[in-house]
Amino acid sequence: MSTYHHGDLRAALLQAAGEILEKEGVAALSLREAARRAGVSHSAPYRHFLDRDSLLAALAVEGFSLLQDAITKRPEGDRGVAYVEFALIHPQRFRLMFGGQLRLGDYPELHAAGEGNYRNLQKAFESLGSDAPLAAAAAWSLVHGLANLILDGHFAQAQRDSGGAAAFARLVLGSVRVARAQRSA
Amino acid sequence: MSTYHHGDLRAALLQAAGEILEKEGVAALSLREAARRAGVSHSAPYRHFLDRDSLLAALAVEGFSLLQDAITKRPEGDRGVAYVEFALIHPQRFRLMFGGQLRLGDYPELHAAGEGNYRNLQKAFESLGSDAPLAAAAAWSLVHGLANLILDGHFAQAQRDSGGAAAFARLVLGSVRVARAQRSA
DNA sequence: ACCTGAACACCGTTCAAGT
DNA sequence: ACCTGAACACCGTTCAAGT
Repeated sequence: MSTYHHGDLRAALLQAAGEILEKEGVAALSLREAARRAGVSHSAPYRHFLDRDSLLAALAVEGFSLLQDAITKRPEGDRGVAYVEFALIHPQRFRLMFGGQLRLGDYPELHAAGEGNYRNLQKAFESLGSDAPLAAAAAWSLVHGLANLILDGHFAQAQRDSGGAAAFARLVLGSVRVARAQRSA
Repeated sequence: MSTYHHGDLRAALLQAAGEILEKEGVAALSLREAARRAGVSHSAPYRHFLDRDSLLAALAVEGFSLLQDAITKRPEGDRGVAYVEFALIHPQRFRLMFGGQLRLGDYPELHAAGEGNYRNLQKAFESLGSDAPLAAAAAWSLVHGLANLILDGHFAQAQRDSGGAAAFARLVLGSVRVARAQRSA
């Protein structure tokens, strides 16, 4: 139990930061607090991250990987709800990934993670009727907007009427699928 | 040009804060900077706002009013793109309104503004084929997600191919409208 | 009633210095 | 190579005091 971090301080900081993020939100996530939890001085993190935003970017990259797993392990018909459920389970992480605090272009790894995510979603939503890239963009937009508006609380009443956020999401996405089925019938 | 703010300090602070928000983003928007621009001491704002988040909430309320105007002054068929265009013109304001930093329930005026906005959008998107509240929720989700993903830069390449963000939005929303038209035909 | 100024407890970031 | 501690320039927020 030496207080020495032989090269794993970066990982320790990421884990501490991840816990702060998920439990208390980005606002409460300071480099100094992460350092404190990792048992290290407040300036030590600068050996491993350029600045606070770089730490946040690393957490967002993790998030894209988590999202990808959550989506692809589901059968095709459930992937729309899976996207929304990911946002409901990891609201703070989801907001960090898509909240605009981090510009993709500023962080090469984040940029790559974002593009990988897009490619993955295009495949995942193929069954949603994507005869064209535009349809994939529309499908992503639909689930993404739904997730965000639910997190914001804009559908609070409708959610109660539907028996929960996930159930409401299923209804909304189901209504679109029905419309599409009617069209192709 | 007396330095005395006869009751309009609240308005002066809101205006200064609005400028900081739109030009430099939420992160740069401190109470102290707003006070500085209003020519007042750093503790004066506390006479008019409970805390920093209350100032942000007031700016978000303004935003919902701006959004409502931007939408309703357009013909029905353009309201989807109008929503996206609002986000493109006021990205920082839009993120403040929907970025989850402010919980609707914590600010009665913000809560009311959010509900008013929902009602307004339900009317605005009626022509989009809303046979049910679910369809209105889906329409809002679609334009909202599209706006957010464009702001995040996730569609950067597709936008370039389409000749700009607004043009891309038109294409995506148009593709959905086509699908709907085919169904009812 | 409204504003000021000092004060406190936090930050992010830098940098010389230690091992 | 990696970490510490002092230092600096910011914050949000509170509170006694001024007008």
